[in-house]
Amino acid sequence: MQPKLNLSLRQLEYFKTISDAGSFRGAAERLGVTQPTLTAQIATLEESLGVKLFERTRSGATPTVAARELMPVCHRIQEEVQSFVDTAHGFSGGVAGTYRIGVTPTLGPYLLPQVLPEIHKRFQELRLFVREGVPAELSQDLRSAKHDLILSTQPIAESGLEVSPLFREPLKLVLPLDHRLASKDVINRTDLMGEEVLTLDEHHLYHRQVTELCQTLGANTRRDFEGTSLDTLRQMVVMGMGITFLPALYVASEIRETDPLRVADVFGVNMYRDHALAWRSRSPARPLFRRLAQTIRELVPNTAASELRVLY
Amino acid sequence: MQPKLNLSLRQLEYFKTISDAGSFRGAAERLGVTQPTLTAQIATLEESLGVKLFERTRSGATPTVAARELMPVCHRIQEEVQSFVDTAHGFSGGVAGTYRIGVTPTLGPYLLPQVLPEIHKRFQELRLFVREGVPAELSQDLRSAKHDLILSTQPIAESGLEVSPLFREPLKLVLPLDHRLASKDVINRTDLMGEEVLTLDEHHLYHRQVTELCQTLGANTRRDFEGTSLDTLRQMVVMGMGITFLPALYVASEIRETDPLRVADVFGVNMYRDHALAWRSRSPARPLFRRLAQTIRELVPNTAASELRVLY
DNA sequence: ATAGGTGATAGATTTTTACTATCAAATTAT
DNA sequence: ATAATTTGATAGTAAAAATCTATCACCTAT
Repeated sequence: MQPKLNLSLRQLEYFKTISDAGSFRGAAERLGVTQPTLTAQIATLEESLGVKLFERTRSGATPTVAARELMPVCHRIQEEVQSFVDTAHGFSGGVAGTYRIGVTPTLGPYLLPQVLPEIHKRFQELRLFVREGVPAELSQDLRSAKHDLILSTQPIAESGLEVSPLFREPLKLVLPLDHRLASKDVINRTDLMGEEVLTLDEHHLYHRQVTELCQTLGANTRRDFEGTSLDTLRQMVVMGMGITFLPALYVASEIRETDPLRVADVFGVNMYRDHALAWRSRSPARPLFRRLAQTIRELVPNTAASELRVLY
Repeated sequence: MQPKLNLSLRQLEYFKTISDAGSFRGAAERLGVTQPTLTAQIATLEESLGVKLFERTRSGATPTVAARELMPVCHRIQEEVQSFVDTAHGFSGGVAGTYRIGVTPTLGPYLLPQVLPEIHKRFQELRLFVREGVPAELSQDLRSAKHDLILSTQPIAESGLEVSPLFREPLKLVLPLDHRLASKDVINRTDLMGEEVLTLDEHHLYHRQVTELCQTLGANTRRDFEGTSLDTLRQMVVMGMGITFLPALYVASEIRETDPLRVADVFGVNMYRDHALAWRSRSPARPLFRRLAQTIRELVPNTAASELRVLY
């Protein structure tokens, strides 16, 4: 089954040059081919199109009316092909293009605004199209090529992916000011036993992380009230519905000193989560993504949340 | 010396179909070629462009960022090529197109308005770009392909041209009303001996035709005053500067009954000129031009100048 | 373990493009 | 008038490119 595109770009180049030169022999010399090549190729093109393109005389070749009207189209084809080649060459540094990055809602909005300006400065041809999703979704969408890379929270199943650790982010205890522990200078893990802890709804990985932490601490997660975002959690704490844990980047970004909240560390227990950048292990943009991960690791110590620890 | 257009339209078709199908094998089936053909051709294209176009996985092939950005350009190329082919096919009836017709100033403006409406009705795809020039110029420009055909006055040198006779146009004697011959019922050739006849300037063929006629009649051509157009000649006759001969088509078209002029035939002498359509004998549009000439011959008896005689 | 599905690889075959040599025709120069 | 020159066309050969056949490598599902 042959295609209907029954002409070649080479033939179009011959067509144009003969028209410019006014003779087959003149064009042959310009193109560095022999004159019978042009005779044969133009004859083939004329046969394919069903029209004569040149009037042949002893003194050369004159374009027909048809040829004259086709010439602007020929030029446009050549321009588009050149554009195709030029666009492709713009990608040869491996940076240019719009990459689709999936981010978690508990991390992306609080990290990216702090690192994107510097990333843009270092990778000027790089464009990022940011989309949010919970970690399980992000991994799946990365595997099915809906995302080119993801910024997500560990653990990330590594099969078929390359996972580049970025940094460790502590979780902060957040209490209303009228809570019995709010005025305590130092809060120990034992102080949290029996406390009602608010968390996000079940499909968030954050829910599982807080739930496991509570089991370690002997605290209870409230199941009757669950937040839909970190902001919602914060509002619920302000309203006295319980306490919660919030990520350090969120705290640094969204909680003011004037908020009626106490933000504290808990001694005797390690509370944190680790973040990573991940992409498909066969992605041709792998080198770029590795450099991007390294850049983020370099920039993390300069963020508002000063306790972040870079992972190697 | 090889060209810089180092890709083929076939490769672009493969590129697009693999992207659409999501796999090399699926695309191969659609295109009716084998999968290794696609592997080889895409590899060649990727090498030529210097970028990876597809990420190959076990479950198929995914376009890279580069490929995604190149796809609209690819579509545009294909559209332009299709436009090239479609435009060419529009010429296969041999009629379509803009043809450059050269006409003499003493004939073209007075004949074409009368025949063009019917010509357009019969050849709807035909466009005529009309340019004026004196016969010697017209023939030269036809030979050098500046015109595609000419409407001119015989004699036309036939070498390298095909000349199709159209019709014979009488010349009319034109006198001011106060001329001694104006009230004469019948004007004989002998009546014109010694008369001062106005004509066009020398580079017009018309000048030579009138000059030869005057020699036959024993009349004199005025050399001190020469018109630049037939309209100028008419004005000069009205002003009493002499008499002149004007073509029948001009008379029918431009002279009113209210003009202070006598228009007459001269007995005893044949005064006329013959017109023809001419084109290069190797022009691919020859069949069209022959039909056009025949059409004009059919239309001529219906013009305002009723004494025109069709030539075969 | 086998079966099924993907793209890659190697060698053979087919098709297309281009070259070499020459011819035919027309024009120009002598 | 003849000879020389210049043009595109033609025929056969050579080289390059496209495509096919057969198989392999790898992974997932049964």
